[in-house]
Amino acid sequence: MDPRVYEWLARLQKNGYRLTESRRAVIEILAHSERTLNPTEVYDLARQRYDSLGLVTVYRTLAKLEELGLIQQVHQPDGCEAYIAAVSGHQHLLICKACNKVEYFQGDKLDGLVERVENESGFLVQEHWLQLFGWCSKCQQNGTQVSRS
Amino acid sequence: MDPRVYEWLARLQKNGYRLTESRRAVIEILAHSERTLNPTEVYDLARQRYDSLGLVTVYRTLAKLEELGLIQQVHQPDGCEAYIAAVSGHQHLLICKACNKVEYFQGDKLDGLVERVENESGFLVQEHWLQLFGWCSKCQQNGTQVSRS
DNA sequence: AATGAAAATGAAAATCGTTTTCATTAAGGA
DNA sequence: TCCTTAATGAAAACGATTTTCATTTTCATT
Repeated sequence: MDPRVYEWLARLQKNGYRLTESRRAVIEILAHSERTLNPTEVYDLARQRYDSLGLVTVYRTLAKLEELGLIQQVHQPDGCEAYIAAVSGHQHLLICKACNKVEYFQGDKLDGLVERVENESGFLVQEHWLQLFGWCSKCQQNGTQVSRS
Repeated sequence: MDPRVYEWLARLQKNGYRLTESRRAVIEILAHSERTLNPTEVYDLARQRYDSLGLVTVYRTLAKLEELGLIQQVHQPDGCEAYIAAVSGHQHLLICKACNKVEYFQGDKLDGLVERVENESGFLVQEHWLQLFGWCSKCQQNGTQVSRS
């Protein structure tokens, strides 16, 4: 089993939450997924493993996993309800517009820019978002231009 | 009257849409606003000028203005349903977390970064989002920490 | 100015995603 | 194994957005 699944289950337990079949099913989907998944997609996929899972429980589990910092919400031009496994450290997202595959990257040097904008605007900047959108190598080959269901 | 209001009305007309009191009211609010407004906020403000305006018409007008590129949706950590007047050229957003005031800025040099990420990932990058979040000078003074209603 | 066709409107109803309620089930410490 | 309490799923409620539809308004044509 993906060690990440163990890790997440342990984190749940450590925080006083119980381990249940529903949560296991949701975690196995999210911990493995390379692409963003919205609540309905998680529900459909997780139900293949545990068919009495309810959509309500998916919502509740997503909230807990996000609270624990194990997953994060992903904002995209066509919707902001999808999630992906989080990584540690400040990283940025690269997202495929066809299949919603996500890769993280780091290495922006925005300090100078932020300082300049702060001076020019009088704002105090607290955080920033940097996201790249495009097509992953597989979707470039396929010529796919699929959009989220 | 704000010349921008004229401009937007002209753009509507040029595209075969009719000029109506409802649209005028919505446009006057959005063309003037320095901060992001969600549909309900637009509705409340525009009704002060034209009180028989319906919320449905606000939604329909927002869709048209966005289609014409006159306004753009703004994605924020706490919601993605707000709009702000668009500007021409590729600009980035600086947003106040307290009052939702928006300023545009430009001048990121991401070309090198994008190229590096493309090489490392095999992605073909098409667009990017760069947004800064913080507090505008007024809200810093007030010590306000208001959130969207 | 008057006319008429078509677009636009607002109210009500429908829809969709998400949250709450609640009776039942299941986890896990005793 | 028992018992407390968290967690669950089904149904109902909810809020935001969209659709439907009869009526009103715009505006090109007279």
